[in-house]
Amino acid sequence: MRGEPGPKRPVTLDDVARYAGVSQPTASRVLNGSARKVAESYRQRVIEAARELGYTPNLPAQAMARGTSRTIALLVSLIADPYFSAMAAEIMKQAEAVGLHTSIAVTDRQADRELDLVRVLRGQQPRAIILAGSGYIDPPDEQALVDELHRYQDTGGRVVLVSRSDLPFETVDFDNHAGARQLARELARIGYRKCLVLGSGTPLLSMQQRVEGFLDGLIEEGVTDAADHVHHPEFSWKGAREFVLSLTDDQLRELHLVFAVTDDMALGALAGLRERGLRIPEDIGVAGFDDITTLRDVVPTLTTVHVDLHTLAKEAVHRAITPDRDLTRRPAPAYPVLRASTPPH
Amino acid sequence: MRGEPGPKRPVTLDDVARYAGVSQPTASRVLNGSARKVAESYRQRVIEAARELGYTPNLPAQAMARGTSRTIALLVSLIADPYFSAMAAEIMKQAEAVGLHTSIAVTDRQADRELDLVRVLRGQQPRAIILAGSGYIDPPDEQALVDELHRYQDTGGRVVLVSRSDLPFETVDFDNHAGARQLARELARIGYRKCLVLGSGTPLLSMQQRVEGFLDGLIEEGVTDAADHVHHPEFSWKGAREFVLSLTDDQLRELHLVFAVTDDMALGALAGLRERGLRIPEDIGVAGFDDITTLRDVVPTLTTVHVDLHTLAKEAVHRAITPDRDLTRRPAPAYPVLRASTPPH
DNA sequence: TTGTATGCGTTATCAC
DNA sequence: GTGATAACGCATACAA
Repeated sequence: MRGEPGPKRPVTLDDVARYAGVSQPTASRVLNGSARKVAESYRQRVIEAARELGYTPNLPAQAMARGTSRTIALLVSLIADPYFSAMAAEIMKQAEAVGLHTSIAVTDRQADRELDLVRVLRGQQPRAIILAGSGYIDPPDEQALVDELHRYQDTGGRVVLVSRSDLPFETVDFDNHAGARQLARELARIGYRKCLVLGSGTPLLSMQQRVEGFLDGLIEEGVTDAADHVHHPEFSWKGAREFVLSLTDDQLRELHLVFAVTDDMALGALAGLRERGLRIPEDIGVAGFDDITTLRDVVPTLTTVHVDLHTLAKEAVHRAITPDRDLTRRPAPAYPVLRASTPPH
Repeated sequence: MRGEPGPKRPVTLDDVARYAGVSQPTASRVLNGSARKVAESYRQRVIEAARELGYTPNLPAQAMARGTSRTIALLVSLIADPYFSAMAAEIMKQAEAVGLHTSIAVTDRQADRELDLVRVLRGQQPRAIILAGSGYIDPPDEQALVDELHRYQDTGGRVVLVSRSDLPFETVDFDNHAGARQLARELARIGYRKCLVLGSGTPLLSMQQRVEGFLDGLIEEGVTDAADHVHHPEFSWKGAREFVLSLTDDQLRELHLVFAVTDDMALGALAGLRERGLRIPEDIGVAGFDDITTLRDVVPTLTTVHVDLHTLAKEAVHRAITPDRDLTRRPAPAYPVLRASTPPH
């Protein structure tokens, strides 16, 4: 039989010290990395004792004693979304690389939840709070959120925004403009000139940059009426599909391509176009942005802009742990990847 | 200008109490849900003070004082995977519903990382540890992991396995056998009889159940040589694709269908089949398991077994917070969804 | 009902 | 180098 019925007390540093026959501070010094040195004989005894007893440091206690934890808090709008889950994975990996644990919370795009969560996360005493992705269902009480984050920052915490810049804090993002611009140029060069551009219904700077980058790219290639075909349906697969379905046959017929500011929307558009009887890519090309991995099985493979998540995550974590604010913006690379959905036109 | 240069001290309960002119325990009783009652006048003053000062409870301190936190720890093998991110999202949502915050860690399928992470998570003093998904790259030191989890359990923590049962702890899972069996029957009835079954190269009970369920279903429909076509390639998109590519033309030609134990593998197989020049579904049908949402854009839409994540997550969280072990297994529903990849044969 | 005193597990500041 | 001792912020048993 294992163990008594009632829950036992967890093994504490005190238990280890007693077992090893040293003082508790000494045990602390050997087990939880202090700068101070400890005699080798003691060191061995303590380590052995900890192993035998199955000691694990009580993190809340450490956090309280140290006044800071080895945790970073990550707030994402969605997690069951290939883009955000990839982002979260990469941020966690980078955090892990510098010895930080990650605590994730999900806002579900609800601004009030976001505020609540920031409050809770602040209570965790994390080293930093990273907010990734925005776009709300309900109108945000921005001032309250900013206040909350300022309080956190005032007590030594760091705030980093990823792929959003709607709040007055440090932000890291992809080079949305350049990526979209380059995509537009490459597409224009292979014959796509009449392009429908689908932006985001909710105003998001990153998405606006993608729209503008794409238009600039077209203009550089001599497309004069580029801006005539920009629309902002609801920011989702569904929104893009429905918008496409709302177009007339004549409008659809004259288009060479649909560019949407995310792969998700591009696929919504693609679904809508098919429902309208158009063949992709024979009748019309489709392009997106993000290069979501799980779309490798979509046929035709989707032309898109690949974003360097790794670099972005690294930069985000770097800023999260670097005390001095380095305000130089170094956007993470984003570059076009032409695939089967946009053969030469 | 906002704030002085140096980091300020966070607002504590003591600050609030002093500001409101009451004792610290009284403030505690008002703000952090005690059973005790507090005079309405005091209550108002405390709440107001907390609001004005921007007080947030220091969670580590609460955890230490209470001896337990309001956190549950979730350990998943991957997060940038549509299946696991959907699972994680659902578990977080259910945890949230009962007032628990979730801390996620990712093992990356490395057994040694899993052991380390369990140790760290244990240090967080979570209410429960949920382990979801298995399948290791390296051979696990199972005993060490079990010991670690037992220690945690002995101190009052709860351990719940989700969709895995390789360890001696409570487990919740889908009804893999029934789902696959039902799928096989429905497919057999519409003419699919020569079926290639792709199981998992790494031995996972859930996957084995899917294989067996599928075979049982075929047998019930009178397919006699069902078991002749079971193979276990590497447990991934890549593994499935490569296995299909390794078949001879003759072998491929006589097949009616490929069933893989996950959608991911099914799509790998589908990619491989196409590379071999087969049309889906005209030449051969394909079916998977999991019904991953992000595959809605795959053409043809994939026949699969839908799994009820919501129910599973609810059950997992329920077990994570319910002290008495209820050992009755109630697998979460899983039922076939026939789509375009398997028209009547 | 309210306040006082104590303890949670750890780190940090000091003497030794 | 090592060991007492005082924090850290909060909850609780107990006294008032």
